[in-house]
Amino acid sequence: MAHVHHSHEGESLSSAAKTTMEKSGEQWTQMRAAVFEALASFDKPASAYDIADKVSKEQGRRVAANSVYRILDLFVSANLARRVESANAYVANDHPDCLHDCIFLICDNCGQTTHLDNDSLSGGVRDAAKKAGFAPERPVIEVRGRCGECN
Amino acid sequence: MAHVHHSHEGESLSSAAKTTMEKSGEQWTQMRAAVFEALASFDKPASAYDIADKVSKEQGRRVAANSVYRILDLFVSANLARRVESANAYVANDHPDCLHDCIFLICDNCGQTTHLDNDSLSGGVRDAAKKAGFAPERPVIEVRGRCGECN
DNA sequence: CGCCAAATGTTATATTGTATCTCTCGACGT
DNA sequence: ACGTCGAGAGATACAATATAACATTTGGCG
Repeated sequence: MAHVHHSHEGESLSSAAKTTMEKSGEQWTQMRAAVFEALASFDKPASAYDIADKVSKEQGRRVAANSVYRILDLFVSANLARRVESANAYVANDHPDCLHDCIFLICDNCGQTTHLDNDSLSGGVRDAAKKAGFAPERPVIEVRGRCGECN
Repeated sequence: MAHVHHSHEGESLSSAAKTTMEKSGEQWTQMRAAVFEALASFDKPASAYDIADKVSKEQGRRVAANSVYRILDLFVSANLARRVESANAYVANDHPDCLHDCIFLICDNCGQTTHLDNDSLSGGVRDAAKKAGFAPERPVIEVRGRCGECN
């Protein structure tokens, strides 16, 4: 059912990200680190432009969205980040080493987004697609609604 | 499991749409009919701009996207159309009278999109959200992948 | 050093989505 | 007939999201 993740004791999200990238033969540049830090610093899904603004401020120079998109795409394909389709935004992935079809719960009031992994649900979605003669690559399972705080 | 819809024998999609709108106290104007026809004429999800272009051509005059958006929003709230979040596009809903959380299978190669209803799956997604203390309003369940024709 | 490829910068443009104000038209009361 | 009111639609501007094309920088490596 629900998957239990071990925590990265003491190891920062960012250094785990670095490790993951390097294991897959990609460089961990200043820019990539800055984008990752910015992404991870948001407490809700961030758009590429949010991230570009944040990195721009931190570095005191203009960083174009374009560059951020490139890096976000890279992160998504390395499983360091996920795209929240219904919000046109991205979140950092705590567990780049665990592959899951994940489920996002996005509060329509405050924007807070929580992340579930439930392989039996996502497996059910994949199976339903297969039964319809469709080859599933990437399930998108998100729920819009109200979080606990916003009722 | 899978829900079986009765067909609207002979009754066109558009006249069913008209009926639905009128039952909910909304007008069925020329413009709304034109937008619905255009939407229904696409064999894959259509963006608001696709529809604006199509209606513009049909009517030999410029129809602005914002008018189309207004009408699409109305259609979505009346369940005459659905938004495909991962494609920023819309599809007509064959069965405005049946409420379902629906599942879209979107081919990344050809764009063809098929529509499943599976209340046990969507119910499972809603339940998982509730267990996490979240009040689900609108599940978004879509699967990107390859359709039967594209393998 | 000189070369090459990857990464990033720069600029422009495409696509998607909203906001605001105006105009038209029909329903309704006088 | 006249005025008025509101829903629908038009027009325009703009904001937000995303991609394309080309130039420049950087770092590894012979």
